[in-house]
Amino acid sequence: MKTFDITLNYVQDVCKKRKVSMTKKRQKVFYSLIKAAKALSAYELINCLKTDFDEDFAPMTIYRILKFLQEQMLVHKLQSANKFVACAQITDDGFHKNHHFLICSSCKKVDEIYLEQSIIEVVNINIKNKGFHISDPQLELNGICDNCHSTKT
Amino acid sequence: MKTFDITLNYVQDVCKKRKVSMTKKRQKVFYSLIKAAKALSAYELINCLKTDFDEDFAPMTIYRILKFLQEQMLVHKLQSANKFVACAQITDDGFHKNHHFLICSSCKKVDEIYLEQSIIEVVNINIKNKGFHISDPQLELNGICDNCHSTKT
DNA sequence: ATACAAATGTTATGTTGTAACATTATCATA
DNA sequence: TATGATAATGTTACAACATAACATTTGTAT
Repeated sequence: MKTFDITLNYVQDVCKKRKVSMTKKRQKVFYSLIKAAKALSAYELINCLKTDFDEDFAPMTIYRILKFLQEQMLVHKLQSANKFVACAQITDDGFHKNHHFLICSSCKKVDEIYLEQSIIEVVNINIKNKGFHISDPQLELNGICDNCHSTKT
Repeated sequence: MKTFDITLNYVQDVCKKRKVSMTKKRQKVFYSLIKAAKALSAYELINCLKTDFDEDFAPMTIYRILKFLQEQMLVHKLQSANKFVACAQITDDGFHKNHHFLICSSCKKVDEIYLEQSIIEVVNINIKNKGFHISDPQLELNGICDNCHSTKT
């Protein structure tokens, strides 16, 4: 557990500030998700944990820990893929908004992006006319990343 | 099978034009989905079909028929909810784009909307800068509908 | 020490979705 | 009208995703 020590230490601090406990298990789950560097299903994550720590996590445990990590904005769930990714931008206050996801349907890479509020506003204005109040504008957009696009010639 | 006769007849014609077959089973699945007037999971749809027609549909059958209906743009899948909805606006050519969904997280009602191309373009430009090419720009926006919003006081 | 809350363990089951192969219906044409 | 090709559906079995309900352990404040 070397490479991400800085991130993990930082997250420890953040959790301390928030008065929530970053337990050993939660650390491990978070670590494996960062290490994977892509979106993983709960069960894929279980396999990673087995590899990384030679430790068996029950599905229930994983889902509970993922729930905690989501609440702490350390992990996001891709609803469309039933997969989980480590948050790309962990901040002290943590509760930044407007995070959206670009998902490459070829290589499955996930990019987390932050659209400007102004863009969201434009969509919002259009939507209010329809009698809707947007609460959680997490967009998950499927496409092709430049890399896959160019290698296809 | 009375209320939606007009829609169903129209869909028959559309399918004939497209030289694809709208079989009895496909009609029934489509009918039950229209009747439900909301997004249904495949298994919820199986229950509706049992109620509406006293007929058992195997999961495999449902998924195959839903795939067909999606290809014909008669049904959309809400990726974020793993549910299916009848298309709100069936047209002759059928292949209108820019359909997006507003999903009320309280009452689960789904509104299908058509954002103007210009709005999509703004989002698209932002995304191209990130090195992504969007292929399926279906937005699924979670929020609260006016009705639920006002009854909550 | 002890009592309470938070976290995790365990078992069982519910829900969503598909692979692989078998059978039946449809329809053009020899 | 037989026949053969294609489309549609049936069937079995299972993979993958997720949670309910209850038991036990751990952490922490007093």
